[in-house]
Amino acid sequence: MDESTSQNRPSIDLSFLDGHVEDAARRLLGCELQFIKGDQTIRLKIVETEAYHQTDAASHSYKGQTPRTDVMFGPAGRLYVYFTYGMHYCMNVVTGPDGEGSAVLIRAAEPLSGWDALHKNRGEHIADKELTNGPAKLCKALGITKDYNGHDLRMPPLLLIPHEQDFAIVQTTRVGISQAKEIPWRFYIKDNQFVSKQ
DNA sequence: AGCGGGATTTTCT
DNA sequence: GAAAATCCCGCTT
Repeated sequence: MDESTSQNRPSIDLSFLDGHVEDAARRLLGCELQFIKGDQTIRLKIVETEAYHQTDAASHSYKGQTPRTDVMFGPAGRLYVYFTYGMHYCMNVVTGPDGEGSAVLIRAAEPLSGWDALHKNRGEHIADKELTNGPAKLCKALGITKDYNGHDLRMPPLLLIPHEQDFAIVQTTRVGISQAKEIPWRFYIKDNQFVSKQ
């Protein structure tokens, strides 16, 4: 069977997510998120990530598998969406082998197309640089809610496209946590204007 | 530019 | 009952 005719199975290779979560967090930088919304496609470049693992006290998966963290323990390449602070959604890419509780929080992205839809979801008065420079801002801009928890990122309407990396990466500590503050599992593209906190 | 507080609900102790 | 992988507004330098 020729590869060009095998259209009934996913064509995106996300096997780079199968290894350690720290590695996956690095390699997700520069990758593209595509959200196909009707006639308009939102395209974003991932510029800031954070790794979370079941051996890490800051991770939702640290206390074991629960209804909330179920997706984190599943196969890599799915979306883990959680609700926090009574009003915000945040999105993660699940990593590692099936059975391991690990995921990468997408903290910020750079819009490439679909500015109209992003402004409509976030508010017309929001400056371009503020549209997607934070995990909850990003979800609101895309319209991601709990409904997308468990979504396979190789399938429409939300796709994760691997990409070459031609930039410098900064590694530092994570934002907004009270446990395991010293673990340097936050990564971002150096000098990128859409990173939430330099 | 930087700080402090409030919003608001899920999840676990 | 408290904390939470956050954001926004208003106030002070």
